[in-house]
Amino acid sequence: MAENDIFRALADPTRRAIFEKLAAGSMNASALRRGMEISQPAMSQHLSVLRDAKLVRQERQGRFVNYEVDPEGLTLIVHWLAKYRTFWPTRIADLKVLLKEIDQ
Amino acid sequence: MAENDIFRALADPTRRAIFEKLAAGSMNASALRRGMEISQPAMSQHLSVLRDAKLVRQERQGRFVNYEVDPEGLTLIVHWLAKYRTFWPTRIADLKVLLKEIDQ
DNA sequence: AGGTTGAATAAGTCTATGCTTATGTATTGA
DNA sequence: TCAATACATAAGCATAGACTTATTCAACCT
Repeated sequence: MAENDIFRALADPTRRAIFEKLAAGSMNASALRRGMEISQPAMSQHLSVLRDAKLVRQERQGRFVNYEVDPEGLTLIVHWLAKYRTFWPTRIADLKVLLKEIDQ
Repeated sequence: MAENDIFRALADPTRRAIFEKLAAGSMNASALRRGMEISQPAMSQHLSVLRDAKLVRQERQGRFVNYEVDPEGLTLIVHWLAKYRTFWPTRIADLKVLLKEIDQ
């Protein structure tokens, strides 16, 4: 199930860190490892999980494989969240308010 | 970390099912079990994880403990998601569009 | 072709986690 | 006060998952 893949993927702090790094800018697997104390196979495995969850997507560029955020995964979360919007505090029930809040 | 608790809590399909059930209406632990083929201790443990993640909250009512959705957890996810809104497809970048979409 | 580099896969290990059974704790009511 | 009911906790087990080392695959370069 897609939901399952997504939440399981995000359940790991290392994977969230990888995702966050990619959100700041696409890069290849080696670049992602810099400053992260993680082995090459571990990174590869994490990227595989994120890819299955549609949180990232890849594109081979010669010897390198470039990774970037895949909007599809985020969309799935947005939809999951929207199901429960009746429980959102009124302060953020209108996302425009939230976005303004975040922008500051 | 709060984010960690939330995503780990939601990584389990049984817990998401429990959460969804509570979103449809508050109820006590026994009521939650109905139709769910889950032991009493397992339910209690799941509820404990959801509570730690601030996804549900409880209130003792005599012998029963009533559970309900805690908006705080959802708010945390909304904020997490908002960080990556630049990647949302333009179709749902404005939540008003999304909510209309979901309402139908 | 052969060596080098970037990345994926295989196989094994160790820990986290979701379950179980058993027991403990609260609250109610006879 | 004692039994029954609702729930929580303890302890143990079995599987999932995050790592490791070793190897393979793929693209580049000389």
